[in-house]
Amino acid sequence: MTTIRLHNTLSRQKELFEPLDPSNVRMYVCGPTVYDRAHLGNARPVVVFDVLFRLLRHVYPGAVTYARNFTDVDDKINAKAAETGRPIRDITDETIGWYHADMDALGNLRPTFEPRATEYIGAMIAMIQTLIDKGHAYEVAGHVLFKVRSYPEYGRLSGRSVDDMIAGARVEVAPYKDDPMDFVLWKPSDASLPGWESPWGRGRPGWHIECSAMSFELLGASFDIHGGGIDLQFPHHENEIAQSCCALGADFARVWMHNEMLLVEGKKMSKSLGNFFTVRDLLDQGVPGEVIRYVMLMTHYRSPMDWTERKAREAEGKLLSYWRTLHRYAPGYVPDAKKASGKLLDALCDDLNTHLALVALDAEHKFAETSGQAEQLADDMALLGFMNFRGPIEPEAEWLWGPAQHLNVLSARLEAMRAEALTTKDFAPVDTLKSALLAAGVEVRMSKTGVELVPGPGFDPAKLEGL
RNA sequence: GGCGGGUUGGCGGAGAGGUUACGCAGCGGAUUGCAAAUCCGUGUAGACCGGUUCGAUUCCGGUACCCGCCUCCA
Repeated sequence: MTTIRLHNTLSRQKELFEPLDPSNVRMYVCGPTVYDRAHLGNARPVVVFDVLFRLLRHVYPGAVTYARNFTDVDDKINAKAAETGRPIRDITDETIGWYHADMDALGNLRPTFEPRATEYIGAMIAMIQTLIDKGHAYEVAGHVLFKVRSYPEYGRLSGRSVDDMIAGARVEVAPYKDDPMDFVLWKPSDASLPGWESPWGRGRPGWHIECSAMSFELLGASFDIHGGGIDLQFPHHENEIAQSCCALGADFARVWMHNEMLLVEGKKMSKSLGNFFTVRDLLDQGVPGEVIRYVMLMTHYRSPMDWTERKAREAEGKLLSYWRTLHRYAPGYVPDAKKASGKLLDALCDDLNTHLALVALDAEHKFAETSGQAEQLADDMALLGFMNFRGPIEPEAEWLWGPAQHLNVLSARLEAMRAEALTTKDFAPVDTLKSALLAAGVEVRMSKTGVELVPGPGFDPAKLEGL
């Protein structure tokens, strides 16, 4: 049995992963608030936990449940609705559609469950009522607040004490709070805002209770892994723990995993710095989803990841050389993630060391080039989620992007010209055509056995016109 | 101010108390009409100052710098 080791934020160390129930391994990851396109930083946890999902499915076949929510009730959504005059449901439906399209484009599997918060309001109200009944929450001025002092373990995940937090607090405290640390479980909605009837009047849930309620409904009071960005560690995850543990009296999540943040050219992505962009922006610029995925995996998930143009180019070069190898040496092969190499699995099982996983890919690539056997490379790429980007593996001669079909014609012509030049010793016409092809971003390879033309990075079909 | 993380060769980025990381770029070679692709070989590290140790880039302490969270911008 393969053993997985994962870094647990709770213990701050790598632990042997032992599922509560090996026949149903359960993972919850905090999903997006759906009011706008996902930016690149939003994609990092999706890719990270997609790799974990794939690894878990490999080790526990058919026994993994993965839930990732959509927060579709939120003041940012309300603000957008007020701004545009559009119904909230239109906005959230559209944004969810975008999210699916963008995350699919990065090769991510859909989770088992993708609950929408608005479909679990009843569960949230029930949980809040339980917290009140147990003395962990109180109602005041139409709000229900969680009483942080009633949960002595509060701060365990983020490693802070309640007193430290109060001392360092810079936020104005709402006057109705008993204690500055208390946070909202339920808040009142006026007629202009979305709201649901509750024992405390018409209102809407606080953000944190959503994940507690949905994870309980879908995965139970205790489950194996809870993931999300490290920015959620406090207060979101701390509050989830307080709510779930106090309401349910159970362990809640056993392993907490947090991915580090994303930088762009060394700086935090922000609108004010002008380096803010969405996944869709990159895709529209022609950066392939697989390249984005590869760049995400180049850095370990617990280190900050820097998105740079240079890395994207390096990733594209790598992937192109892998694809070329697959098409040359494994045409017709149907990749099977279940046959991933031990080296790849060892890397992933060691707290998702995706960088060493890519090193394993390199080793398989080199093996394929020297042995002519590329099946293992295909299988390894499949486990990492790279094999659904370009369809089946065709013989290399047929492996061309749609707009590049007539490279076949050019390739035949170049070969004929070269054959003639080899006898006449006049290479000028050959070089002219070759230069034009290179200028269009086509890789030109001539060997004694023939001529091959392959679209390279920066391939521009328009420049082939007239050749 | 409080809490946490980081600093590795031109660039990216790992592991390991002592033995080659690896990749990209560079350089040399094979190959090539010239190239490309591929293969082979190769140089360059461990922020700074101390400590532990036979031996530290790897453990401990301090300094500097960077970053994140504490503010429902992930």
